[in-house]
Amino acid sequence: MSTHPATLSVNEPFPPCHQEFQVSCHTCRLSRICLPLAVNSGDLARLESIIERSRPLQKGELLYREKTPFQSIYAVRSGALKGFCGTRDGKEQVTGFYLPGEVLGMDGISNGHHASSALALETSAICEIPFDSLQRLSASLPGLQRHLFQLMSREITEDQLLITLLGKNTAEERVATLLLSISRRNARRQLSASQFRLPMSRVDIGNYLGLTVETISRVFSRLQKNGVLRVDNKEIEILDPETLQRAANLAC
Amino acid sequence: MSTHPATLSVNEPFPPCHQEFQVSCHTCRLSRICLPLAVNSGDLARLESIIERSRPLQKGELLYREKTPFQSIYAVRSGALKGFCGTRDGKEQVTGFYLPGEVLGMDGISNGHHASSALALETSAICEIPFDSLQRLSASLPGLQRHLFQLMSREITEDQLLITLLGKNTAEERVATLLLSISRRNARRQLSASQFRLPMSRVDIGNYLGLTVETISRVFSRLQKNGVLRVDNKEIEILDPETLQRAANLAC
DNA sequence: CGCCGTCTTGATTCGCCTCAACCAGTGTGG
DNA sequence: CCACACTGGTTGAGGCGAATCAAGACGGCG
Repeated sequence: MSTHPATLSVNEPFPPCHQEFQVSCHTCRLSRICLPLAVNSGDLARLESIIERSRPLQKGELLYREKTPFQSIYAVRSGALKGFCGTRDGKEQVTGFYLPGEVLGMDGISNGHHASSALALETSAICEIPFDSLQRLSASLPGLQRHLFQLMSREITEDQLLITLLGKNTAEERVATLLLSISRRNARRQLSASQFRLPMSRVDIGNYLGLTVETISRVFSRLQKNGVLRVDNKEIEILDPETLQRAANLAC
Repeated sequence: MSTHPATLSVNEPFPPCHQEFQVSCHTCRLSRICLPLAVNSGDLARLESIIERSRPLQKGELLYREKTPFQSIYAVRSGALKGFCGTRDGKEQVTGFYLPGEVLGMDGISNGHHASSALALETSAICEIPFDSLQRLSASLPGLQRHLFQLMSREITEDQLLITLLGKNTAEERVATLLLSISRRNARRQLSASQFRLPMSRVDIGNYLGLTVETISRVFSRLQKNGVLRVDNKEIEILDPETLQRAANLAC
């Protein structure tokens, strides 16, 4: 089934509502990097009252689908997802990867339906935040409103970074940049910045970076041969961060 | 100096404050596609009271510069701007073009300083909207808050479109898509969708699309030879919209 | 006029894609 | 239990599209 250590045991096809799902924002390890950042403890209860936590998504399940009505934005509690949109000619473009503590779904706000789809790359626990309620709440909580603006603005700047990456950088620079991005996001969650497991396939990486699988594979091999990385399938160890940093040559 | 017909005569190096600058949102042709969209007439006065209109920007002047403190977002009243950010190796990446009725500067919200620079491609009139005031105001005007969210969300979806374009499409597809985008945005402003003047140089187009000047030039020539376009320097006429549409093959 | 920036066009080069083969791990059914 | 298919990853050979390099055309302007 899933190759990763399942901390949440969901073996039934249609699991009953386990109480494990009912985690609170107060106790959530990710509360500092997720939504509640700018909200004080009193207000947190109000925010929490509108958040819904359903059963975890299994690997391969869709969180939402492109062109369907937009209702909520989502915060990743555990696992990993990819965002992608279909192109006219049947292919797809991966627009982002979402790790624990990150928020997705905000591209659906503008016109009432999702502009992209989101799919679980591994078993993932998700907080659903109905946007109507969030909007109403944020009108009375200036800190929350500000945080939402910041969250969306960050998404914009990150997209611009990716645009630069795709427009200007070589295959090696793109791969290096992605690895460093994941490394940094892991560090933010108190995980190892030098050793981690990629949640996504080579295909997804290539798709995200505008490259083919073969190119991704070749770059990994080259970086390994040069002693920059140790690659064992999805298991990555960054041996020489400085060289990787230089290889990334990142912009913005 | 400027190669384009200057409709606003500002010949002095430091022009005094002309009353032409004091246009109101009520009389602005662009009010439907700019900010006030979701605001009723009574509230419009409150919004307008925080908007500042300074002297027009001359071609080549910066509206704001990357890494400087973020204060305001801006709406284009006339003219055109490009947004861009510098890459580590001294080059730059154009991240967008901004035409009348469009809003820019929102990438600075997330961390208090601009993530990109903005430069006038021709003489441009700009409305400056201090973000602090806007934020306070939007807390009491739900329609305005909603509109701001939508505006930022649209920026995200448009960035994702560009990402797809850069990741998956050929030179010809990219150029065609840009032309159609400008055409559509002109139509929104009641201008001709088939005949217009590009405000930006070939260099800027190439930079934006992740291509070189030479490639842009070649694509224009090819499209002209095939009878899809008539190109006369920056003057463009779309002769065969259907073929251009097919050439664009756009995604998302 | 001659200079300069922008644009165009041609010849060559190079990075990545395409196509193809192969391998390892995993699941499946006889 | 093994044969088999299948998925995901790696590696190699060759081709193509866009970059690079180089030269020239055009237009504005001192």
